[in-house]
Amino acid sequence: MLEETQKYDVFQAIADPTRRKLLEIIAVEELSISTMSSHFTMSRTAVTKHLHILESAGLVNSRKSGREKLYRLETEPLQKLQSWLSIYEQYWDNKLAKLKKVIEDNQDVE
Amino acid sequence: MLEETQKYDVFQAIADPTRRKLLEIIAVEELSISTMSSHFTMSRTAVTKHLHILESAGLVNSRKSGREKLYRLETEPLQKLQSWLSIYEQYWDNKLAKLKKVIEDNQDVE
DNA sequence: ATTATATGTAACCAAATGGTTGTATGTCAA
DNA sequence: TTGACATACAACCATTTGGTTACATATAAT
Repeated sequence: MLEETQKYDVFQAIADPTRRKLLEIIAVEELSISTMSSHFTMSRTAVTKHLHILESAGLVNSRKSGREKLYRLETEPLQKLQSWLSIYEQYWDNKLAKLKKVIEDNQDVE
Repeated sequence: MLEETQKYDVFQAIADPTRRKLLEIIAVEELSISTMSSHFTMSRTAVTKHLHILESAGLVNSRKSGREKLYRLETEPLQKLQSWLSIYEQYWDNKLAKLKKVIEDNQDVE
């Protein structure tokens, strides 16, 4: 089987405000393209393109239901983003951040 | 005084891999443009443009030192990114994330 | 069967992005 | 003061991005 070429990464995907809003509204519940489009002034086609980019970055999944295509949030890339960010936590002097780090370093402890 | 128009936000700024690498090398120590350029194959001018974008997003600060311009990391926008991300933590079932959330909700407790 | 709804996709476009080269200016060292 | 180094900036360019309209197809409802 050929690997799906992941054209977009999470960093590019969240760079656009429309796509961030899409993630926001999709996080709450599975939504169809039309329903999502109603939240924007731009065309449905434009929203579809944004969804394809989010999908390429692994941030959303979709399934067909009748004539609708329902999208839902996929959090794995966001978790990766979080771990990228966590490297920089040491650069702001924040007791909370350090405490988190301690927790992370011991996350095998149930 | 006129407000500096912040043309770029942190999301756009970190979307580019070159700019992420710049943040990475600058995080460790204050560096000049030439020194940073030596880490890339692209021209110094290109690196300068990336630095301007990072600066516009508030991710770096600079100061002149003789003929050099030294840049250093500014973490505030990354902290904002973290708080944006934290909203999504509830969507991955992760005991650690929930623990962190508890800590955050009680961060006034010294 | 016909119509309305939901989506897919191609073709097109303007503006933004990420790079280049060339030239000018400021500073340090010999 | 002359040359080398560090940066600034303008002009230019190809590609990508984010949008559009138009048309085709699939499913649901009457």
